[in-house]
Amino acid sequence: MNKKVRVRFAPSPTGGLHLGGVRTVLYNYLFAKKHGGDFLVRIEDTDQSRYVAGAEEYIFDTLRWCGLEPDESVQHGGNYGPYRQSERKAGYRQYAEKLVTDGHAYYAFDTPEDLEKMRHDFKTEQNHSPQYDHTVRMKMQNSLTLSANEVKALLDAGTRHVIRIKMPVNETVSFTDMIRDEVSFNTSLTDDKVLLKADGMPTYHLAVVVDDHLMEISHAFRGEEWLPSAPVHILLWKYLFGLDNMPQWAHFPLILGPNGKLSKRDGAKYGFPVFSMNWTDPKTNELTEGFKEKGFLPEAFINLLALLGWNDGTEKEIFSKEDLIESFSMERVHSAGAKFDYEKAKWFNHEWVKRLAIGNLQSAVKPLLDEKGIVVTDDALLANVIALVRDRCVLLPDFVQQSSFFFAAPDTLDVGAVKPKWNDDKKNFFLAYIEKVQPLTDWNAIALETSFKELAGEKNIKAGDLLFLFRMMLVGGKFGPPVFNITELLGKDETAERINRAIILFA
RNA sequence: GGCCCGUUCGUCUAAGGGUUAGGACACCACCCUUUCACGGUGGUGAUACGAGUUCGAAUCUCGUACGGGCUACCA
Repeated sequence: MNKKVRVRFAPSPTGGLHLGGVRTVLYNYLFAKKHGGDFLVRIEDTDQSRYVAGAEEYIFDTLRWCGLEPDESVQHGGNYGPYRQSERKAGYRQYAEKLVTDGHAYYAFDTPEDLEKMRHDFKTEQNHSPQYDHTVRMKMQNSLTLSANEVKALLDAGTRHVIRIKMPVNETVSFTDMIRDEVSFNTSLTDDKVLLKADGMPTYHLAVVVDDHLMEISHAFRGEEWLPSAPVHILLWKYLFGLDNMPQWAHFPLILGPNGKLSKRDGAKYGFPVFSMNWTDPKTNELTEGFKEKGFLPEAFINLLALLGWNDGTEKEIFSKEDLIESFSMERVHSAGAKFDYEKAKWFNHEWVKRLAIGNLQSAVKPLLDEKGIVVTDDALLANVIALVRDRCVLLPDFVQQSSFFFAAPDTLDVGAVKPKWNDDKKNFFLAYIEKVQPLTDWNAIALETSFKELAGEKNIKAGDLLFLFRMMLVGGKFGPPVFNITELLGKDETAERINRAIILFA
């Protein structure tokens, strides 16, 4: 009998979601959906001192933008709540106490100063940072070294204390990671991690295990940075709920920047976003630009993230969310870290710009035009324009440059560039062209081009020069789609108007 | 320092004992195109190093080097 697949994403609300974080959500989500399971989001806010206002909402905004809505969370409800660890505080202590009773953990009364002194006293050249482990615990103030009466007296007096796990000496803890296969550790080398803090809050170590059990998590996936503390979690599962009930683990590789671990600084330094959406740290007021605001489509964003450390074994690279759900498998996630490549990220966006339904593009582009004060009254025209220019747009803001002249005549013409090529013959050509195309009943690019070339032949003027001038009249610059396609969309009246206006300016 | 994880073109990766080591991004060239792109064709370019196992190793083993992570009453 198979346990129902339930996976969780457990962010701490301490800042914006960077690439690695979003990829972790993505893989969790894909795995859950692939196996018809539940995807839940649990907020790990047991360290209130690090809690940043707005960060929790930011996380959910990102999930919404990416289309990775959880089945259960603070915002979505569910039967396993509360989904904020700070609201579950009352429950954790009993598990820690049980560990003490069973001899797997102990009370420790050491003050921060005691700990500092310990680190100083035991520091050697061989050991830069001594840990609170089996070699030092019998020299500290705890329920292992103090008599039962002393401990009781301290507890009764309300002395501040923590509960630490008592790591066994020289045992091997191993587990099967879905990505790395068997990973093993010697228990002597991990320290006696704090499980319950002096303020009564659990640390991450206790909280993940207890919550994963209570929320019936079947698969626990997280970043590689958690690998070193995995033995603590395995042991906790063994002591508390049994190894048979433990979820399956997978540790994702890190996403790297140009020099090592990807950081906010890399983004600023190399000019690419590292956060999903704009994030303004309320403490420092520092703004970090997001992929969304930079002009990435969510479809492209999850696509590029999914392929940063995973592939389906074929040469396919463009995956919709549905494709990803179908093809995803944890076994094919890489074990090595992947360096983020912004050029490739833009390529993914371009691919999605080229293939997304016009309607979706339209709703993404319209607000950008609005922002620039470009009023679109004709949605059908916008749709045609988008279809015409999408191939030359990589990021969404490119659409503004490529399409604004369809909706408003260019306010500046590069008169300087035109002057040397301008003369009365050319002027007469364009006036004649207006006349020539006036009677056209089928106003389309091909007919317009044919007429244009016929007339140029009659007047004996090189088409090349004329084309350049025509583009300047309509667009105001040396860019945009083929000039007769522009003319077609602009329409008869607007075309004549722009030609006449330009003739005056060029004179 | 200790522990853990990792190492195929510049980058993302395929190839789970036998391939001219394949694809994509980027780059270069040509074609298409009287703008800029798209597109098409082709090209440069990689198994970190050293041993071992094997008829045969990118692939298995060991060592070395390099990279990364962890080493808090943070997650």
